Amino acid sequence: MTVLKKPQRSARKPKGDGHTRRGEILEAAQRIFVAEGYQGSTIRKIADEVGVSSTALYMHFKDKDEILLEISDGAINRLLAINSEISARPIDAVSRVRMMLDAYMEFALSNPNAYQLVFCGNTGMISEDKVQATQDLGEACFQKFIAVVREISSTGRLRMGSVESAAQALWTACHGLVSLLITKPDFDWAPTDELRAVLLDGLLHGLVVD
Amino acid sequence: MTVLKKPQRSARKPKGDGHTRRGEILEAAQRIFVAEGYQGSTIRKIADEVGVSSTALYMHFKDKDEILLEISDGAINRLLAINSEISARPIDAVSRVRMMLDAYMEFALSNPNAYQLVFCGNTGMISEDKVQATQDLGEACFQKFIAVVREISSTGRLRMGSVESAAQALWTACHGLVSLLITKPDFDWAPTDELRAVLLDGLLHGLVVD
DNA sequence: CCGCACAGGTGATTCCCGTTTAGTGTTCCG
DNA sequence: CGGAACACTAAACGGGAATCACCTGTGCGG
Repeated sequence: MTVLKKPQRSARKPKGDGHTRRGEILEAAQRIFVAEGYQGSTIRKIADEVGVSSTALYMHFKDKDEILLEISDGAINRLLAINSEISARPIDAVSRVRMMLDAYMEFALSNPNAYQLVFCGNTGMISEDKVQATQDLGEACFQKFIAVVREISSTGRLRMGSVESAAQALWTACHGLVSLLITKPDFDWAPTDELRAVLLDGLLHGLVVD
Repeated sequence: MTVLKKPQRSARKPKGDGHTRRGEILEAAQRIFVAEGYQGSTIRKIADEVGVSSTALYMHFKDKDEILLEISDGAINRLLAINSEISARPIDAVSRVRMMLDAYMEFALSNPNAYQLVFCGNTGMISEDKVQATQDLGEACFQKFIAVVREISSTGRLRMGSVESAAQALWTACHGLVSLLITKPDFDWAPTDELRAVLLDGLLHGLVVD
């Protein structure tokens, strides 16, 4: 049986031999995106970095946003994996909630640009609908999280509010801290570790009976 | 065809029709800014709204950002006034903290675009240094707030952390809630009132002994 | 009444940006 | 060999912010 194969090869420019062009673009875009954020990642800059014309990017991606979103997808997927891992640990549900929120903040501070793209969107970056796929990933993370909060609630340890409102309060509070740490690095912040601890311990102490 | 006659006649609007040109521009810009946000408020659109060429805006403002920031200044000043008023009420310090945070969230939800410009900045909108003046106003609001937190602390009712970290935790948590409510209106949120209550009561219960 | 400085305004222009169009050369298959 | 498919390109388009070189009424000193 003669299999119809799709060669798909022949690099016009032998710049990247090991990687495929699409991969090269993603790599270059990631470098620029991490270093310069959304606005700094122009099509032309990415193309230059790859050593290719700007038009070439449209061979592999629908538009600029698709590139940055694919990068962010990768980042969020890592967060999802962490959440899944923590979720399955054989320890107290409250500890798992704390660890997931802590990992969330750690993730945000380590991937500020991807984090902003997904969680601080609508600031004129990307038209709501395009982010949907990536946002769904973020929502999957939240689902992992709320499941653990539900565990706490089912043992009657939730001091107030519904499972949803408690989980959302915890999540949004952490988001508030990291998003401001990211966007206002020059503010006169208390030590980050103390801040994270005060916020997390304070909220958990207030919401959960121990 | 028709001879290109130049109606170079001063299509200039009457000068003293109540508003000065600068004020007219701010008014038009505010309408567009509230309706369409930062990206939607283009120089050309604002100029069209006023009925003037885009160049004319540069007679009265250094650049686009100066216009939007002046609008935001007005908004933040209203918040500052509210904070000052609450700060002076002859009631329990904890109640005042709660009221200030509640007013903060109310303000954010009522002025989402100005709020984002000032508190979600750095997302590629405005170069950090230009926002400084407006941010200082925001910081003045925070000073009003932290003073009340300090009152609580001085009566020994702060359960954990320094005054700074407690105040910052409270503030950032509220910011997280409103900023996500603003930027992700389609998320499956718990009722807003319940969310605000759970977050505020939970955090205060955790941080303050009563 | 004249000349003139000038605030306030203009259309054209510059330089980016994302994206589109109309190709060009190379490879592969029938 | 012919042509389709591919990977890519240069040029251009439209729309952004900002700047430029010019106007043009207005009012004032003489």
